[in-house]
Amino acid sequence: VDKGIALILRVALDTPLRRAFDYLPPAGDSAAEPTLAAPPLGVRVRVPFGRRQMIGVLIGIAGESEVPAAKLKAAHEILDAASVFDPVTFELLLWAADYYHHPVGEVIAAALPVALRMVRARAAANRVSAGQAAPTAAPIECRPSEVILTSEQAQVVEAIGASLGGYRAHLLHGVTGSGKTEVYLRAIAAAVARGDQALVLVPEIALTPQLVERFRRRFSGGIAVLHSALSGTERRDAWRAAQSGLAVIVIGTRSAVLCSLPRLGLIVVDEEHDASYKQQEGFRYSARDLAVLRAQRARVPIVLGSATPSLETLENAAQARYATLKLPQRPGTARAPRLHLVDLRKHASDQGLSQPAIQAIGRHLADGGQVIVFLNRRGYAPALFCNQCGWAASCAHCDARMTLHRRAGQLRCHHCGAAAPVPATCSNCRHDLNPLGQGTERVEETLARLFPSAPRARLDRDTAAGRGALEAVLQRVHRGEARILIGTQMLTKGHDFPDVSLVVILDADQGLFASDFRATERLAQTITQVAGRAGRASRPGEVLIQTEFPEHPLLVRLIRDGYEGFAASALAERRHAEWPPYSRLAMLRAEARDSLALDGFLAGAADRGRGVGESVKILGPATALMARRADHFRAHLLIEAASRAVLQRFLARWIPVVETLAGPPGLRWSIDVDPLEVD
DNA sequence: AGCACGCCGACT
DNA sequence: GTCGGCGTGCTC
Repeated sequence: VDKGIALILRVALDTPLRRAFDYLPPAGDSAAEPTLAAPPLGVRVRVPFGRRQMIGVLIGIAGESEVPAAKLKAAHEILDAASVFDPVTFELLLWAADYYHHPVGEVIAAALPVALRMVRARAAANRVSAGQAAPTAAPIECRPSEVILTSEQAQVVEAIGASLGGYRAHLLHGVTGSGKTEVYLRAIAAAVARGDQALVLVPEIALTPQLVERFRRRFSGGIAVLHSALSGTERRDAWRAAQSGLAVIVIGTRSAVLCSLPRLGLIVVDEEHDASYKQQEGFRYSARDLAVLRAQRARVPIVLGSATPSLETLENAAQARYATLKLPQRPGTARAPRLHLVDLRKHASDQGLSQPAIQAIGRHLADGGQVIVFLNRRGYAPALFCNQCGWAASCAHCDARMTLHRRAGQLRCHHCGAAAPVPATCSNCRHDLNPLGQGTERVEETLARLFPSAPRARLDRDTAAGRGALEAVLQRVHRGEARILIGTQMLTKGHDFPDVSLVVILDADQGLFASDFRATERLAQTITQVAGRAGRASRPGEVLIQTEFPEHPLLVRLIRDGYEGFAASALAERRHAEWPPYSRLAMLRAEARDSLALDGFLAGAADRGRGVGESVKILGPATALMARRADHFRAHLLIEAASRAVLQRFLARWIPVVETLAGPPGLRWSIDVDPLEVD
């Protein structure tokens, strides 16, 4: 035995430091078998870290360390006999840390429940058994479906089923109400019948209890649900069920893509266009993109489902990287709704409701239909103005107006959460104050005045706050107790309201002229998704879209040719302007209390970036759309590259330099690879 | 991020 | 005379 060969454990720890930490093996181990004691990668390790102890994950074994020998400490204990991650997941995590340029310890921490990383946890409860390759003793039964598939659905199920056992990405482009969920259920049943596990990603579990219910009704057991509202032990148990293979179907929000699944056989990403798949802070990964990579590495098929696919996904499908499966029609007698634009310049309106909209609401109510009124702005009014001197109530901490919440008797800032009492008069000139513009609360008031006999329900973050509140509102609508449903984008997330025959979109114009290059894509998706709530059963649907710009090319194309037509135009524009998916972006965002020093830091970072010698465009420093938020000034640099490879080469050289730059006290910066919002 | 150490104001 | 404010500095 060569005493000169040391065994160094490289351990990923949950700290924002962009490196792993080297340790000597636990004292007992190395003394007995100095070189043969190498534990497998992926096991948890309890180590001393500063004055405390932490549980990290072994990500490498080295023969030597760059850290001075005097600084090296011995690990306390190896906690597992085998990796807690299946090999594909483990490699995926290391890849993601690299690709998103995020500290590997935080990436792994995002994938491992806190309960399994607690130093003081009870050993028995903390034990993780190795992932099993064999299926469980009690097989999961799939109950027969009452739904008769359309021939289109049957073809789609067939195509997905035929791809089991190897990598294949399918775009399932199905209009709202076309029965995508039934397709998922059948495809998953086929995977489960092979003894495989299936992973189902959904944007927001709290908003889709109906989907989980449907899975539980269809399968006799073996379903684990992973989402942010779980308690520590619930999360640990669900994670362990997935990791041990006990759970056969795992339904979860974005972090579920990081979950260990030893027999993964199929991935479904529902509403793949949804922005909530991208984590917007810390480890800024895209669960949708990681899911595709995971499917590739695990050699399993993936289904990306949406009525309004992202332009990135449509381009992948156009390039034949993804197979396109279409469900262009609703089953049965249900028809796609008719969309109409209402020119707000031509028609008088009452608190944001145009005369044609008011008439249509009256007509549909009289016919026994339900009505959805959509406005993506909660509260009573987005501004409180003095009509004498023009003063407006603004947030003391942000560059933003306060929103009036009349029922709560408060002014609230929707950006930092600050609240203030409603002033009785203008603080400047003592004249009266007027609420300007409409939020859902005010629209509800107006509808109560116009249609006093029609019961209403309002669905937004204010009315859906608290346990069961959302369900209560939805129940009132389903039972037909509420005839008019007023709501924000919460309405767009997959709820099925069979009796809704009319949808009114009050303000289509937010987003038509926004600076963010994705704004029109989001608007088209929102309009199409909300419109899809109308006429889902036997009632023909009607959709009214109020706008001051009825000749805007986006709206015209969307109304005339549907979402696909819009997407074709939008992709042509993206290609011309060299935006994604025809280029790749990264953003360096920073915030600090001192705006001058903030710009200095970013200018320095940009300068050093130009010295890196990659052919990327460095745009900025630019001030964020809202320059000050929660007392911090915000600005950013935008990096634009022709390809992923160029962008990655640049970032790999540039980020370490940025780390060495001194910033003002309290400076916080982060790197966002493939950002969704670039305001 | 934690959690230390380290120097200057209002209390028993 | 102490308790404690949050400004730098380190974690293998």
